[in-house]
Amino acid sequence: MEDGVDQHVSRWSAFWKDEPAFAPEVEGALVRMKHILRWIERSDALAFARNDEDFTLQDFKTLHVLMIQPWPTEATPAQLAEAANVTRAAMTSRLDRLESAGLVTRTIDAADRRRVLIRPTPEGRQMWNKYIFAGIARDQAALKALSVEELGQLNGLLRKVLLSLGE
Amino acid sequence: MEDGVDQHVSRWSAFWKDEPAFAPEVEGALVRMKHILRWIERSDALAFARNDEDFTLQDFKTLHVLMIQPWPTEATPAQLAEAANVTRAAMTSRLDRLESAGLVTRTIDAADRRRVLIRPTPEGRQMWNKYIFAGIARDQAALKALSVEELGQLNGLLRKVLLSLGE
DNA sequence: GCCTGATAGTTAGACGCTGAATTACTTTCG
DNA sequence: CGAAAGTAATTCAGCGTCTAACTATCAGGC
Repeated sequence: MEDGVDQHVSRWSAFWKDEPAFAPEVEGALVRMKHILRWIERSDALAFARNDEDFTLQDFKTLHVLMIQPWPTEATPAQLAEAANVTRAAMTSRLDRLESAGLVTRTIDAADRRRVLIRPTPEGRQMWNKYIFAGIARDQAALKALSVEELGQLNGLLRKVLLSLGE
Repeated sequence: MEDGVDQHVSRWSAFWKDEPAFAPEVEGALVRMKHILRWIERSDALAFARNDEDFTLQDFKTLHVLMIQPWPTEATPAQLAEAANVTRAAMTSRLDRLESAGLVTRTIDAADRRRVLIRPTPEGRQMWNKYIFAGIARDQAALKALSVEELGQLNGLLRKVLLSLGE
């Protein structure tokens, strides 16, 4: 059984049939990953598009990277920026939103007064809980085609790749 | 051998040890895909950061989605927007850049005068050729840890997922 | 043959992100 | 100890993208 990426890749490798540098399997795998993540992104956006409160997908993502920090649940803006893959400048304004919504607090670190510690408020934890399960359900829906064994294989392969990138 | 995602996931599933809805293998796979694609994105950005001409990574991506269209190499702005995962409005301004740089042409479709056909100029094809090989090399570097056989397995699993999403 | 509704592309204004500069604090080392 | 270098967060200007109109064109029904 073929998917849309197969057609794309076979067309592309026909175009470059004399070009040994081209590896169809590499391009195929990467394009497929992009499509899967894009599908989830759209699914997430749809879920947050019609919620009555003023709580966006972006707000959730920011809160989420805070909530999944190692215990105790606190982090500096720089750590959150790295985890969310945005600059510190962007994280500053994201945190402004969450702070004024009463979902997180900013506290100056007594040990190093340059640093700011971000912590979720009870309201923040509650808000995260309200949305996280549906998000997990969407993630599982995306990969529902794979058995537990296949998920294990997939993680094995991806783990190998990540280790080689020396994160 | 463990990667950083293993720690993240095991911490997370300890937190939710009583929550059967949580599937660590699903979250692990998705987070790993995100990390791999993020690594490539950064690698690409770095490669385009220090090129003397006024040709950005974004310009390249736009040109790229045009070049990989089925023959003949032409497309409407809407098709390119879909392929590049941006809105049509964003594609309009991207194409403005490429057109004024002489890399693509806009032609009104005679059969349907609402439509505009985008085609690469010889200069556009040449520009694409100048950067595409290094891009492919970066993609291969990202997945260099996998053998040909493993790449086949990986594509098999991802294909299964994509087909279930009914692209 | 027109009116209605759909579709393609563009335009306008708001918003978020980036990169560079700024402020405040800490560490290093002569 | 005190100057210089380094680090953390924030602010600001510039710019790309998004949503929501708007214009032009096509297709269908009476």
